[in-house]
Amino acid sequence: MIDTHDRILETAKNLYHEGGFQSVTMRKVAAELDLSATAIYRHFRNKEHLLIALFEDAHRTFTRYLWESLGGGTPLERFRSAGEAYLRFALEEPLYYQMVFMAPSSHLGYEEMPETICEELNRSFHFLVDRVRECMNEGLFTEGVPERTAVAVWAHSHGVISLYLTGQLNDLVGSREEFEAFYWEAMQPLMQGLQPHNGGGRDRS
Amino acid sequence: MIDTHDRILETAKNLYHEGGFQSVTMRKVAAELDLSATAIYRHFRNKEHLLIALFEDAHRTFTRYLWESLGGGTPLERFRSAGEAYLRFALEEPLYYQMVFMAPSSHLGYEEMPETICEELNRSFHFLVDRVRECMNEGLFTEGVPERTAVAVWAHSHGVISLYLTGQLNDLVGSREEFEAFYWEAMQPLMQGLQPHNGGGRDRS
DNA sequence: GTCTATAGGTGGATAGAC
DNA sequence: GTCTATCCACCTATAGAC
Repeated sequence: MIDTHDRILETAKNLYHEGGFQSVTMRKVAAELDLSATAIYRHFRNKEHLLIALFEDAHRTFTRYLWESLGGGTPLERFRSAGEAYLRFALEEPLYYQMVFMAPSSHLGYEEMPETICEELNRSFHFLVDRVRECMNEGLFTEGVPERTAVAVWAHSHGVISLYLTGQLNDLVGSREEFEAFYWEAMQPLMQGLQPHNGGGRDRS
Repeated sequence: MIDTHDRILETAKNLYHEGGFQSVTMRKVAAELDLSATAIYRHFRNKEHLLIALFEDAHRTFTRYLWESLGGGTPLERFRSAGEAYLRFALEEPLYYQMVFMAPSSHLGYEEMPETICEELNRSFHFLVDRVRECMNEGLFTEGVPERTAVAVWAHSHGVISLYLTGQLNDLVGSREEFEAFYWEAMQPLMQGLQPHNGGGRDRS
């Protein structure tokens, strides 16, 4: 049995899907759980605190996916593993993905999210930068500024995923399996372009 | 002097920025224009019609940007020109870009947007597919399914732009000029990967 | 084309009983 | 920890005067 605190967060997450943060109302959360509207206030001081808790859970969950991907033996394996974790997070927690990476900061409604979240995102980004730097150091990627290459890779993954999550690839990919295949297919030209092209090197990962 | 109809749309666009479609209220639009709340109803039947009109204007505007980009002499010039138009639309009409490409369909609030909008998006997509196909036919891009390559390119552009518009690249790029430079820099590895690599061909566009 | 008056709905939050 | 009762703010939309 899950405790009410977590069930409230779960319900709020699903309501977020309907229309963003503004669709999460205390009354709807309560109704969904067969509680009175005011019962929620025993678990969260107010709506802002509820949304912040939800946002924090989203980021914590993402961090967990990313860190659990560590373990590959070679830099290229670790790089690919990070991409897999990113994709898995997006597909298994699409609502959290939308909160973390697709919500315009102005849509949060409230001022600023806690500093801890910014730090967590920074650590995640530097995790990716480290994966890129490793590959550069081993000569697997063309030399360059790791941060900028990392953003390019991140943007590419994010672009494919966010078009899918907003339903704009529905004509192209029907099932989740089809989409996973397309994700890696779309990644190929970029990976080719990142590798040094010393006369036709075509070592696929 | 702009007529009230257009000023209402303009105001609604700016309110959208604050918190999505739900932040656009008839009262706030009216207040912004120093009108009574009910005056809006002389120009739009109700809120849904206002939002649809706004959405349609967003798509029309995008189409205009895209079509005005036609004119380059070579397939590669036309391809690059399309990418420039896409970027220009995103930077000059960021709120419209968010509506067209970043809003989860479920956040629209209302059932379905008019069929005309879907058709317009389809035409825009096939415009890009044609640019890709041209380049493939001339041997500038590796042979493949033009639709899938087009999506890969689209996703890449969209990824860079949407991360920027959500404020996630603020540490990397400060000014609009810096971002434009980064947009093309991030595009380079992908372009490299799209070109046939017959022993070190490095013809940049 | 714009106004005021108004009806009816939804949502955030508190107080106090159980 | 959950309830009911309650208040207040804000929203959509209509009716009818000017």
